[in-house]
Amino acid sequence: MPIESSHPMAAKSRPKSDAPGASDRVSRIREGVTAAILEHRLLPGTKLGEDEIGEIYGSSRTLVRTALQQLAHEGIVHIEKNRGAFIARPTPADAREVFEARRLIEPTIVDHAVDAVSPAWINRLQRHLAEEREAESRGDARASVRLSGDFHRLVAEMSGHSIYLGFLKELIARSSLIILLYRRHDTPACGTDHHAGIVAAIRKRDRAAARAQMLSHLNEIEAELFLKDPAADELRLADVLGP
Amino acid sequence: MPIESSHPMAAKSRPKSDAPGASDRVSRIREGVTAAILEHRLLPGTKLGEDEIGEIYGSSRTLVRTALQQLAHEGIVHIEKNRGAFIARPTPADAREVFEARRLIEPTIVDHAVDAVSPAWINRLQRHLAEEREAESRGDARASVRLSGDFHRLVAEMSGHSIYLGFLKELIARSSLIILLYRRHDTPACGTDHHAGIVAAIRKRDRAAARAQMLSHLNEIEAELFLKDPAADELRLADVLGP
DNA sequence: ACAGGCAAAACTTTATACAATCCGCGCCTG
DNA sequence: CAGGCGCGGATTGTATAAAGTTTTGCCTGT
Repeated sequence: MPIESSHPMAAKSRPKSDAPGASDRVSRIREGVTAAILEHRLLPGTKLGEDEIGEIYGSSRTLVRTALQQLAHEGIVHIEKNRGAFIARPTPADAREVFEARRLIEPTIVDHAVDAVSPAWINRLQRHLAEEREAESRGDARASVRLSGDFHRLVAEMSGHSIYLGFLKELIARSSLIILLYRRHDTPACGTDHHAGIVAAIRKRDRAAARAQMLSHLNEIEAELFLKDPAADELRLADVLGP
Repeated sequence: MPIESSHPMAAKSRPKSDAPGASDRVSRIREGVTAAILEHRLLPGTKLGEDEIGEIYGSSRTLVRTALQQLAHEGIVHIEKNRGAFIARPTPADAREVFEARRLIEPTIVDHAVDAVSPAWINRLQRHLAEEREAESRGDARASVRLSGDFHRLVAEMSGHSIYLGFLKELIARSSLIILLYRRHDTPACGTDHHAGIVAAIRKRDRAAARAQMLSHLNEIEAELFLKDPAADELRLADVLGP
């Protein structure tokens, strides 16, 4: 949706209207909720009452509803008819699909990123790596998780491919939920080092290396997951509370 | 009347996100407009007034608005603040991105389709081919265009990969607009034969052939396009009306 | 005491009313 | 006569109210 392709017909005094960072109120709500999900502050299954959110952001339910519907379209919020909106709860099957899609798209994205390499972009990427390391050393888990996703988004922006960027934003948000649900507890902090390696490959304009490192990075993230049986979701309550 | 036929396999425990066949009224509006776009009955740039559509479907502006926002998220409708909703007008750059994305995703989709091959699916695909041929021989251009897109959607459904399906639905709708805008006038009817070849390869479980045929099919479609320079859009008026 | 059903409350869904914004047209001015 | 200014009509953005549905708590009957 966030295609900001300039429409030739009315190219007048309006630079861009619905950019992702548009300061209208529905965007503020959407980005607020998205950030909370990306930082693992909202757990899957959490009810998102319209009144509740409207109170927080000082807006009427109309705007909240619009934002929730957009998030539902992105797959990170689940709307049940006459029941309300909830943070989505991806199944293991969903998780496999998401990571397969990422393995398909992201190597292509880094390919384009290599084409677009420039001192300014390298600078931007390295500043981001520094931010990641800083959050890591500070022990700020929330910032770490968010920045880790932001890295991938940044590479997608660098590629200049707005469709891939839109797709990837969706996949990243869902990945965040998946990791929260299915991550093994014993795993170490996930690969800032990988990110640095990818940046190095991009800077050297080494397509093959960049693709390979991105791919192995994604594989490693997925390997840290424990995707239990889909049916377990329904049974879990009986399983946990049973004898 | 839109397709909405029964999916051979999954119809049981999948009340997932936004079911395309949901019979609520906003879906009816969304699918009505989408169908009109896919059949080239609505031209890019057409204004979609809220009252106007509400009148047609007998619904209040609230529901129309919801539908339009969903379509905007899919990239086939463009909403300008305080101005209204219009059918999107993809730029040549957008067109290139769309087809690049399709070249990336669709070969993978046919790969999955080969895995899911079954008599029921082969039957479904061949019935579709028959429908396409029938529309073609009947000279029904609108049905031809719609069915051509439906073929790709059908293969994506067959793959069982819901994320790819969602992405592809977006790409197909945008492709329809792109073809409408940039197709060369001298081109013949686009490849029912290609579709038949793809189905044959799927039936034979020949992954390599299926991928290759899908790829060349997409290349051929894009080759039939004339993607003029973005800047030319502004100049064209002076060019056409000049000496 | 427990099961079943009834009723009220809370919530979402839909519709309508109000406010803000923009475009076009006419008028006025230089 | 050209160009700018302002008002009116129309359309969208936002809020609020009415309607429908699901949940839940209570109450009664056995």
